[in-house]
Amino acid sequence: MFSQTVEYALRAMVCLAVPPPRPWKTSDIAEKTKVPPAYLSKVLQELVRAGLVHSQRGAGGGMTLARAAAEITILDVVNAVEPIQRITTCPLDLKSHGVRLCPLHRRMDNALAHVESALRSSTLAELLAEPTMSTPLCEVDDA
Amino acid sequence: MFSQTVEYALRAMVCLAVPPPRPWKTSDIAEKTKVPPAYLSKVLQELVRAGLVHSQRGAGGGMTLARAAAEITILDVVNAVEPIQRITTCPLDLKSHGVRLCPLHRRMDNALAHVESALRSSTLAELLAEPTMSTPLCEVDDA
DNA sequence: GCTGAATTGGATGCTTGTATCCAATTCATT
DNA sequence: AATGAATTGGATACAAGCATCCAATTCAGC
Repeated sequence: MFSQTVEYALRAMVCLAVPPPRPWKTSDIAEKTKVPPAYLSKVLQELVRAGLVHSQRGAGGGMTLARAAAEITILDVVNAVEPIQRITTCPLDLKSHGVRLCPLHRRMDNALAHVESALRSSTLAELLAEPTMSTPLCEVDDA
Repeated sequence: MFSQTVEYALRAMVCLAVPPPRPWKTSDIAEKTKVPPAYLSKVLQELVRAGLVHSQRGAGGGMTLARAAAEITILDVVNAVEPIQRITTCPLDLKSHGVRLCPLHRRMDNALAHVESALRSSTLAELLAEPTMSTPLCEVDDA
């Protein structure tokens, strides 16, 4: 349902959301999130192009969030790498029912709408702030 | 979000749900649903293997629903060709939090749970019975 | 300005999803 | 039993997702 790339992107964003003294190096994020380093660099490039992440080249450079963690929702991240395609028009090119969806596609789109709203309701900041036994980021107990 | 194959499978199932005098031929379903005939035959094979469709070879043969349309949910069809993978355990292999999901994956799985329940709440029969201006099956006005 | 650190982009390879075609098989009908 | 109708399965092809590697670029700090 959600692609591997989406999973990687989310892990990376959560990782970036915990404020580091310096920008995160791609290799450090890869280690923390257990994402293949070479591939992660491609995913991060997508997030940069989407305007969610800021990158700084050169020594002392790395990756930082482009916006505050409280201003970035899970949906933002998902849409950056694999946009959720709502069904706005009949997938068959039937002119007979113009903008109205048939019962089948109305239900499919309804399911997509639920996903959107569920993913939009949480920001990165909330994920970290949430009180839980499990570690905030999906990581081991020690820093 | 939903693959092309899922879309094709759903169209085919809705088509099969409208009771024909004789079994549906694959080529007829393909025409009705505007699905590439050669590929549709592969999708139908999956639905047969999943136990949702019954196939009969030879003259006068074709495809029929294996169960009543009222006993087949949209979720059944989706799961037959592209099973919805719930997140039951942390995608990272972190032993530190065993069965408990971190806040991120709890939310992702929650979204998946919503999709499941939305797709489970409608049967093929309901799709056809629903009063609507659009034609029941996503098709043109005339039979 | 040099050097090392870090991202960027291109090239490549493997696997899966999408799609097509055809020979083989099965079965109703004659 | 012979014929034609229909599914089945195998082989093939192309695009996209996933993943890796390396040269090129950019920049901080000396």
